[in-house]
Amino acid sequence: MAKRVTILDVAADAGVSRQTVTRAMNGTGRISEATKQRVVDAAERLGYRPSRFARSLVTREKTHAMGFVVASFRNPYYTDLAASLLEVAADRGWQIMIASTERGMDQALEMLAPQVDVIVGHLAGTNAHLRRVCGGLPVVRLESEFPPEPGVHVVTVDLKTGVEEAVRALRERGAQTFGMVDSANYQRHFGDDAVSPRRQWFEQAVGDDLTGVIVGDESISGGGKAFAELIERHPGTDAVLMFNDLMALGAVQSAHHLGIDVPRHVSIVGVDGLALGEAVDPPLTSVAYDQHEFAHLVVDVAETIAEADFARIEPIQRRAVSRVLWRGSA
Amino acid sequence: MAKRVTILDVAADAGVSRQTVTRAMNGTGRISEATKQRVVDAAERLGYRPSRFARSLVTREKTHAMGFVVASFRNPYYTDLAASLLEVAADRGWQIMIASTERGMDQALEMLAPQVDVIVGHLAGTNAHLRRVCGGLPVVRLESEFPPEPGVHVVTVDLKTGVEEAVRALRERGAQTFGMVDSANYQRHFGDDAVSPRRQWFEQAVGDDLTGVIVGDESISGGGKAFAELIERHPGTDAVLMFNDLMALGAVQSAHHLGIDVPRHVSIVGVDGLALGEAVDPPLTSVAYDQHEFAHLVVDVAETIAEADFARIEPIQRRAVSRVLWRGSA
DNA sequence: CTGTTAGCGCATTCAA
DNA sequence: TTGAATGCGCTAACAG
Repeated sequence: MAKRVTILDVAADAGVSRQTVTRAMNGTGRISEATKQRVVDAAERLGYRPSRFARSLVTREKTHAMGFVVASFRNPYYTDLAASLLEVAADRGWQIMIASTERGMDQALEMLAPQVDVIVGHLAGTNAHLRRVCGGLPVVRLESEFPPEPGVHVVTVDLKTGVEEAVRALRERGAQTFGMVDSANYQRHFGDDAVSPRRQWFEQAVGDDLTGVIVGDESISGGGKAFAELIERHPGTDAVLMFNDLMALGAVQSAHHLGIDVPRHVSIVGVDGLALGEAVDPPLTSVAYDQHEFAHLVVDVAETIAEADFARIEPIQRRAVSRVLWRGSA
Repeated sequence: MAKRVTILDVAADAGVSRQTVTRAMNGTGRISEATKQRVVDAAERLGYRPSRFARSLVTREKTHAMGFVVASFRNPYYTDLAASLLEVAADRGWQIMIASTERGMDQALEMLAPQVDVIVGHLAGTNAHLRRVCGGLPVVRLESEFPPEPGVHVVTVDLKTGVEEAVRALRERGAQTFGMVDSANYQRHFGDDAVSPRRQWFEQAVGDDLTGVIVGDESISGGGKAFAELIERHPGTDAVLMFNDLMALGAVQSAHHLGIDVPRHVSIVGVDGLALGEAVDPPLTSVAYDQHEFAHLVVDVAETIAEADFARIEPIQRRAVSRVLWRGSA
C-alpha cells in the first residue's frame, strides 16, 4: 500500500511551501497564476488528494452530518421520508449518511457513529442501550413511545387527531360500521395482549360501531390477506382503517379481486400519506402527516443540538400534525 | 457558542493525563477499574464527545465512505438501487453518504466531496467538468455513455442483450407488431434528432415489424399518456416496450382504463426490473438488471480505487448483464 | 505574493 | 498502571 501523498510531497515537488499549496488548491486569494499552475500540475501528477479529516479537523467544518437509520430502503415509507429529509437537510446545510438495520441495528449504529454528529431514526431498544451503542452521540428517536431524556430526543407524529378526523368524516359520508387491520409487529414486540396506539385511537373513535379487528403482516400482501379475512368475517363493514399505506395498498388490490367496489361498498383509509398511494386505482385516502414538516422538525432538533455544540442539553420533543388526505379510496 | 470539550478537559477534571482518558474511553486494556470509572464519569458530566475528525486523522480509518448522488428519492429506480447499494456496501465495510441533485448537481457534489473518498452516481456533464467540481476525487459514473478516463470510472448495464431477448421471446409468443414509448429526456438533452440507445436496440431488433414510437415524460402519468397515444395511432400494435418501469406502470394503468387486456391484447414490457412492478395487476414484465450484481460492481470499482490508496490508476469499466424478468404483463 | 509558526484533537509510540 | 513526547495532514495567523 503506497504511502499517502501529502501536501508536503506536492510542496517539495513544486518547490514551494505547503501554505502555497493550500492556497493553490483552495483558490484562496493571493497567489500568482504561474505558481498556482505549477502546484496544480504537481498535485495532478502525484495524484494528491487533501485529507478530508485533516481539513475538517482544522476548519471545524460548518456543515454537520446526520446519520439516518432506516429499517429498509425496500419500504416506501422510509424512502419517502428519506427523500424529504434529504431535501430539507440539504437546504439547511446538513449532510445525510444512511444505514439500514437489515444486517442488525447495532452494527449499523456502530458503523455510523464515528462518522456523524447525531443519529436519527426509527430505533428499537431502550434509551440506555442506544446511548451505549452510539457512544455518547446525541440520538433523535422517530415515532418512539419512549419519553425523551438527556441525550435522547424525540420527534413523533400526532396520528390520533388524524384518525379521529377520518372516523368523523367517514360517518358524515354515511359510514356506520368500522373495521380495522392492525399490524402484527406490535404484538410480536409487546405480547399478544398488547394493543397498538393506532388501534386504541381507532376503537375509541368508533365506539360501538366496531365490527372487528384483524392482525396482518406489515406488507402489501399481508394487508391484502388481512383485509379479505376482515370482510369475510364481518361482511357488513363499510369502512376500514388499514394500519399503514403499504397494507392499504394490498387491501385495495384484494378488494379488486373480491369484486368489492372501493369506495362505494367499502371505504379504505391508510396511514402515512405515501406518494405511492397515488399510483393505484382508486388512489389511496390516508391519514397523512406532512413529511416536509416532519423533516423540518428533525433538522430543527439536530440544529438545536449543534448550536449547543453537541453538549448535554435539555431533551427535546417535537410533534408533527396529521390530517386526512382525501383521494379516491374513501 | 461554548468551547468544545476536549480530551484535555476531561483529563484535567478527572485528574489524569489525556492518554488515560483515551484508554478509559476506548477500553484499550491496561487501566484500573477505579480510574476508568472516574474518567467515564467526568466525560459524562462534561458531555465529552471525541472528535471524529481527529480520531480518523490519527487512526487512518479503515472504513471508507462513498458519496452516492441520485436525481431524486421520489423515483423508485433510485431508491431500489440505493437499497441494494446500501446492503452490499455495508457488507463490504463502506459507508454511504447520499445527496440528491434536485437542488442542482454541482451543489450536491460540492457538499458531498469533502466528506467522502469517492463519488458515485448517474452524473450529467462532461468528465472534465465532473473532475473539476469533485476536486480531484475519483468518480464512478453509472449508466454513462462517456468513456472512462483517468479518475473517472464507469459502471453500466448491458440492456441491449435484454431488449433483444425480450423481442425474440415476444415473437415466439406470437407478437407480430411492435411499438415503443421512448423518454423525452433524451431528446431534451441531445436534440430532437437524437435517438436513445434503448430505442436503437429495439428498432434494430424488431426491424420492419415496428408500428411506431411515441415519446413521453419519464413518469407514471407520462408513460400512461404516451401509451394511449401509441395505441390510438397504431391500433394493431400487440407488443410495447416502455422506456422504463415507471412509464410501464402508467401504461398498465392506461390499458386498464382503455379496456385493453394485458397481456392478451397487448404485451407490455418495462425496463429496470423494479420491485414496484410486482405491486400492480398484472405484475410487470421487465428487462431487468441484477441490482445486487450492479451494486457489487460499483463497490468492486470503489474497492480497487481504495486499494490504490486513491491515487491515479487506470480507468475501470464494468458492465452488468440484463435479462427479461417474466411476470404477468407480457 | 510567499514562507514560517502554531496549533486543531486524538492515538501511538516510548519511558517511568 | 500511568505519563510524556510525537505526529497524523491540514489551514489560520502572522510574518516577510
